[in-house]
This record gives sequence, C-alpha cells and structure tokens, in this order.
Amino acid sequence: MNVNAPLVPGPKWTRKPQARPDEVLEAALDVFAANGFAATRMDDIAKAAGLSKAAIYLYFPSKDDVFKALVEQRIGVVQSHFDAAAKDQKHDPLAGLQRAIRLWANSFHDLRLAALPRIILAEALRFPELADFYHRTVIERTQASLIELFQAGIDKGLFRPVEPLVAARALMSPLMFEILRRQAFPAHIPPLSMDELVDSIFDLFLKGLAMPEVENHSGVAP
Amino acid sequence: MNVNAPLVPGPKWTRKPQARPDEVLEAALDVFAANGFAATRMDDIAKAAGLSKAAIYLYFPSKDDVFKALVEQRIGVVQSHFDAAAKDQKHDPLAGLQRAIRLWANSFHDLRLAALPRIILAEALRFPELADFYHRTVIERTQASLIELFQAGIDKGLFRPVEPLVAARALMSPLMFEILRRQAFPAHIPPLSMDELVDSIFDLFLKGLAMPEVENHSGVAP
Amino acid sequence: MNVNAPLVPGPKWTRKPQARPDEVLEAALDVFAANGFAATRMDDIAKAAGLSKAAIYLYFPSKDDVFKALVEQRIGVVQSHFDAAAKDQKHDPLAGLQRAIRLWANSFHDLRLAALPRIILAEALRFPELADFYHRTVIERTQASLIELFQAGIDKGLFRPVEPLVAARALMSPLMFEILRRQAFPAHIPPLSMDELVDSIFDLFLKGLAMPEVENHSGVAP
Amino acid sequence: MNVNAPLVPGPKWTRKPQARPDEVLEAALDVFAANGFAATRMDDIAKAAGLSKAAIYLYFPSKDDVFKALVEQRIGVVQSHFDAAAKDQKHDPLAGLQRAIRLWANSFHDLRLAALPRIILAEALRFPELADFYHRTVIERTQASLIELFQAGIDKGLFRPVEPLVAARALMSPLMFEILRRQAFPAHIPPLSMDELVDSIFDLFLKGLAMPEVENHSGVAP
DNA sequence: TATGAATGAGCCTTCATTCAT
DNA sequence: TATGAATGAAGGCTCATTCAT
Repeated sequence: MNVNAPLVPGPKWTRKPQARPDEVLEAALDVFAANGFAATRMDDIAKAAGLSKAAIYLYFPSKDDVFKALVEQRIGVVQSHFDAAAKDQKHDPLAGLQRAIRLWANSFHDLRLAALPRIILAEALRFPELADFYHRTVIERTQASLIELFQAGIDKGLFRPVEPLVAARALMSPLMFEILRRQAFPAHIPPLSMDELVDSIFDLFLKGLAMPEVENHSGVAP
Repeated sequence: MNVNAPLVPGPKWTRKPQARPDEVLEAALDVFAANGFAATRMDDIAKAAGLSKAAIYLYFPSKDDVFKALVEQRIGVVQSHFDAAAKDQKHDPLAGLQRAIRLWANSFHDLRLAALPRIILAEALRFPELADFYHRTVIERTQASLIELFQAGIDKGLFRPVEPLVAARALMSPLMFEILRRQAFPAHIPPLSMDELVDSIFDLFLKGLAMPEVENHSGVAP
Repeated sequence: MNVNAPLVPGPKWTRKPQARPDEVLEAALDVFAANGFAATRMDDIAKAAGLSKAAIYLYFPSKDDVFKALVEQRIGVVQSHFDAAAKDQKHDPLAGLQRAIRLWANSFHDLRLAALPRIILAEALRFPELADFYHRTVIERTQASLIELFQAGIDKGLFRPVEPLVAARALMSPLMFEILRRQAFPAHIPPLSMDELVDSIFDLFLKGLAMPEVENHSGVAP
Repeated sequence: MNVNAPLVPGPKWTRKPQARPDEVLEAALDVFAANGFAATRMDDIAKAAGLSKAAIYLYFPSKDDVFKALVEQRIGVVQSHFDAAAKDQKHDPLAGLQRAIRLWANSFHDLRLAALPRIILAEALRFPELADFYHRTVIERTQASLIELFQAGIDKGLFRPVEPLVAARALMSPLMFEILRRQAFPAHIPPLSMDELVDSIFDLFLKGLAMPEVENHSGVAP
C-alpha cells in the first residue's frame, strides 16, 4: 500500500495520484539529509527529482510541506519495525528488547533515515506541529513499547523495579545519540560498529557498571 | 579583509577590548537559542544587543564568527566545570563521577546554553570546522575526563572492566539527550526534573537493569 | 554554485539560448558607459533592461560577469574590423593602414563603445584578468596587424626602417587618447571631427613635423 | 611655498594650518594610486596616514574632497616642470621641445603621479569639476606651451606648417598613453624604457614614417 | 587635535514562489 | 502535467560619515 495513495489525500499538502510525489520525496530525502532543511533549495530537490522547480509545486504547496510530507512518510517506517519487534515477544522481555533494539539500529543503516531525527531536532522550533507529530508517532510509541517490555520484565522478576521510562531512555539515548554523533562528526569515526555498540550498551545497561560483589553480599545489611 | 582589525588580534574572531563584544555575544546567545543559526539574522542580534547591524561587524567579522565566538565563550565554561570536578577526585572515582555529572547537568539550567549543542548537532553539516572545534574542545575533553575516572574505578576494582569510552557514552547520552529533548519538544514536559534524572540514570547505570540474583547464582532464588 | 546553469554552457558567463542575455548586455552597455563599473548598480542594469534585478542573475552569475561578457561581446567587434581591414591589403600597406585606422575610428561613433576602453583602464587594477583579456584580444592583435603592415611597408621601401611597435603606438595613441579625452572632457569639444583628426594625424605621422629641406640637402636654401 | 598654505583656504575643503593635511594627501596618493578612487576606503587612507578615520574629516569634508585636493596639489607639479622647460627656450624650439618632453616624462618616474591622469580619466564622469580643473590647469597649459613652441618652430621655418594642436597631441599622446598602459597592464612590460620611448617617438615624430625620397623628388633618386 | 564607537543607507546576491505557455 | 522565465522580499556585509569624549 502506497502511503501516498490518492484515496487518502494528505492533510495539508495536496498531491496528484501518480508516483511523482513519492519520487519527489525520495529526492527530497537525499537532499535534506545531505544539506539540512534551511540549506536545501527547491532547485536542489527539483534537480534531484529530475523535474523543474515549478513542477515540485504541482505536488507540494511549499518547501515546508515537502519537508513535512517527507517526515510523515519516512519516520513511521523506522518506528514500526521497532514496534513490531517489541510487541511480538512480551513473553521473553529480554530477548524482545534486544531484538527490537537491534532492528531499530539496523534501520539506520540507510544514513538518509538517520538524518531525519537530526533535522527534526534542528527544525523543531520552526515546525512545532511536525515536532509534535514526531513525538507522538515515534517517540511516544517507541517509549510505550519499551515500557511495556520493561514492565513485563519487572513483573516477571527479571528486571529491577526501576522507573520504566528512565530505563527506556537510558537504553535508547546512547544509540540515538550515536546516530547524531556520526552525522555531526563524520571525521571522528567511532571505534565500534553500530552493531557492536548496540551489544555493548545493552550488556552494560543490563549488568551495570559497578562490580556485582560490591552490591551483593554485604549480607550485613540492616 | 578586515580593515577594522583590533589592536590586540583575538584568536580568530577579532574583538575590541571593551565589554561590547560580550554584550553582543550575550544577545547572540538569546537569539541563536531561540531561532537556531540559519534563521537568525544579524539584525536580530543587533537589535537584541541594542546596536546597529553594522556595529556587530566592528567586533565580529561575520555571522559565523559571532557563533564561533559564542561557542568558544560558553561551551568552555560548561566543559571546564566538568573537567575540574572530574579531575579533583580521582581517588574516589564514584564520587567524582557523580559530582561531575551533577555539575555538568546544572550548567544547563540556563536553557540558552543547552541550545548550543543542539545547534551544533543540527548545523554541523554547514559548519564542519565548528563541529570539529566543538568535538575537540568539548567532547574529547569531556570524554577524556570521564575515561580517566572510569579507568581509575576499574583499576580500584570498583567498576567492571568495561570499555571506558562506551561507558562514558552510556552515562552521558541520556542526559545530553534529555537536554535536546526538552528543547525540541517543550510541550512534552518530562516527568522528572533534571536533577532527579541525573540521579536515576546514575543509579541505573551503576547497578544495571537486571536483577542481581538472576545474573549471579542462577536458580538459588527463593 | 550556479544552480541555474543553462543547457548550453557559455564560455565563461552562462546564458540561456534566448535573446535576453543580449538585451541585458545592451542595457548594461548603456549604464556602464554612463556610470563606470563601480557606480553601476545591478538595479540600474535591470531597470534599463526592463527586468528585475534577480532576472539578471538568471543570465549572468555576477556583476563582474556581466561586465566581462559585455567586454567580450563588444570589444572583439571593434578589433575584428580593424584586423580584417589591415590584413586585406598587405600589398598596399599605406592604403591598408589608412583604411584600417579609419574603420577603427569609425567604430567609436557609438560613444558607448568608446566607454569600454575607459572603463578597462579604470578597473584594470580590480580586474587583472579582464585587463589581460583585453590586452590579449585587442591590443596585441591590433598591434600585430599594424606591425605586419609596417613591416610590409618597410620591406617595400615605402617606410623608414623604424621599430614597428613604436610606430604602431605613435599612430594609434593619439586617436585612442582622443577617444578617452572626449569622454572625460565633453565640455571641451575638440576643434576637429574624429575623421579629420584621423587624417591629420595620419599625414603628420607619415611626413613628420620637421621641414624636409632642413633634413635633406642643407645649404640649398634661398 | 606650501600649496596648502593657511593663507589661502581651499575653495571647498577646509584645512587646519598644520602639515597634517599634506601628510593625509601623501597617504591618499599612495592608496588612490594603488586602488583607484572607488575602491579606496577612508579607512585605507587613515591607516596609511597613521591617523584615525575620523581625523581625516578634520581636514577634508569628504572622500571626494580628499581626492580633489590631492589632484589639485599634485597635478600642478608635473605640469609646471613641463611649462618652465618649454618656455625657457623659445629661441630653440626643437631643443626646448625635447627637453620639456623629457622632463615631463621623467616626472612620472614616481609611478604614483602617473596614477593621477589615469584616475581622472576614469573618474571624470563623477567629478566633472575636477576634470575641468585638470583640463584647465594641466591640459590647456601644457598644450599652450607646446603650441607656442610649435608655432615658434613653424615661424622659424624649422617645422612644417601643421596645425599646432594636432602636433601637440600627436607628440604627447603616445607618451601619455604609455604611462596609462604601464599601469593597466603591468604584466606586459614594454620592450623599451620610458626614456628610450621618448627619444624614439620624438625622432619618428619629427622625421615621419615615410621614406623622404618617396615624398620629395619622386624618381630623381639615384 | 584626535579617536573609538556607532550607524544609515546601500548593494550584491539568493531563493521560495508564481505564472504564462 | 510540466517548465522557462521572472520577481519580491529578504539577508549579509560594506562604507562614508557623525559624534561624544
């Protein structure tokens, strides 16, 4: 199912029934990812799409709308993978967690997708509705999935009874941040691959930094 | 190019010995924090500083340089607090860590400061030199301090022998990310104060999510 | 840089295949001739061309390039006339010389053309490449043509064996200078028409100022 | 006698009695010669004069006036040399002519002086009064001197009875033009020194290009 | 006399957007 | 559906000029 199906006209940006709009967004993703929003010119998008600048306006009423449509179209994809993976395995929260995180991290192997959070971060001030949309669609749903898993783990006695939201952020942030870092500082290639980082973080996140002995048999507790 | 070079050439962005440059930077911080880099006009900064646009150019040769000067002025402060706190207490890595993190987090109580990392992450593509500068000045030094602390903790047998860089990122990212989140999604006020988050994250980071029993003597549970 | 590059890239200053660029140059000639380079604003050119300022940039990437294109377009014409006339008649150097000089002088009946050498003179410091271009395209070629003619005349025993380059300059300079003078001091209208001046100069140049008797058979005087 | 004597306040640009104005003009000559009028900034002049920009305005009410004062101060010098040399020797017009021309050419060994005619020619449109001043002070007086000499030569039977004005221009233009050329095309060093050129031109100017036999007694030659 | 500080006006250039075809 | 052509509205930067000190 084409997200841009003519049956469901986009809320704001009107489009014709052909595939063109998707081609435009495909091109726009390239250019926005490479240059960011402000630095991207309609000319760039047009050239990347093999169209004239004016033609873009047949499908999207403004540059803002191209951007919004793009985010709406793409952001969901990343999130849905995660969502599915997480919900599948509530019976084994730990495995579900690991699988979801790995899938989610993999989806950013397309670096252009990794650019979207960065751009949203940058442009959130100028596109509050878009930021809201992103928060609702991606962040909240991801958190919800994670929280469910954490709660299940806690209920099963696998996890310590921590605040699930804090845990969710503690787990996701290092990975999310790594994605931003790689874009902002491409010159400073990180020492670990993304996959390795995922596992390292996951392990550290589960076991903690502190030496277990220190925590455990001080059996002398009050 | 710059005919109005000051008598005492600054490191890169020239300035006169008076207080004006600082006033300009103060104003610039306001405006950049509110609008980001690209969307900020020199006129805005000038107006905020109570000066004419041309006057700004008496102190800084370009918009870029205003931004760089601002980063150099402000980021260093944040970073140095951290640096000092961390280095102070190498004998007690755990306390040092906690103190450094808290101080560092506190420095962002001025939300305008929190805008700087956001802008750098967002605009790094357009300002590679700036991103490099930030990486060198802030990230690398912060990491170095943290790594020292972690290594000291590991050497003392307080911490598990993890990769210090990964640990550093695991600890800092949730906090850094929280700072970004609060700017991008001000509508979604987080449930915890920054201080609470710091402590929660710190605790979770140390002890890990997993139930200790599960990890240590499997099966001996009640 | 120039996103609006034309389908057929011009030699240096890009242009669209239509007549517009020529119209712009026509207008630019008017304005540059009247105001010089520095004092001419893009708005002036645009207005003279019946276009908006931005439209000029569809055809020329900068003010400099408008000027360069104008020079390239117009200067060559003047020079080529001269060139052809000179080369045509190597068998009769004297007639060829006279014809070439006259044609060349006539081409400046369009006073706007006369402005170009003036502007180049004025702006040579700011446009060294342009000055070079002018020197190569116009001065050197004109000199080459003249030198050929002079050498032919010398070889044929018509001219005294002088340094051809010196002769070329001795002949051209008074005319070139007259063109500059008429622009700089329009209030001081010269007593002779350009055509008359050409003939007078030519005659004086050939026969010299000195009384022939004085030089030849001294003592035969009355 | 200082031209800028306080006794005779300049017609438009007021000045204080010290030597400062002359120092400013000295500096201005450097900068105008190097950059032309439009491209010279008051800052440049100030820096060259070792003063602040504002101080310049104590002596000259505007950039235009600095330029005017400079031209008025300097242009006369060149001309007066010429003038004197020419008038001295009316009894021997040929020697007077040669001496005057040589002196005049020598005065441009200071290349900054050579810049003045160039700038006037270039900027005459923007400074009509100045152009008039130059014409009256320099051109007309130089021409008058030359014409006197020529007329004397003609009267004495040394020169052919040509139009003295035309002759004056025929003689001066190649030299004047050479001065302009050297500024505009410094890359194309001329093959002759200025002194050599003066003599060559002078010789050619006197004897003419044509073979004497051809002109005088056709066919009677050996 | 001298200047540091400041500015108004202006100019080149860019770019999202429009429209006739 | 598509585009070539055009533009209004900025925005960064410059510079001659002013003025309080």
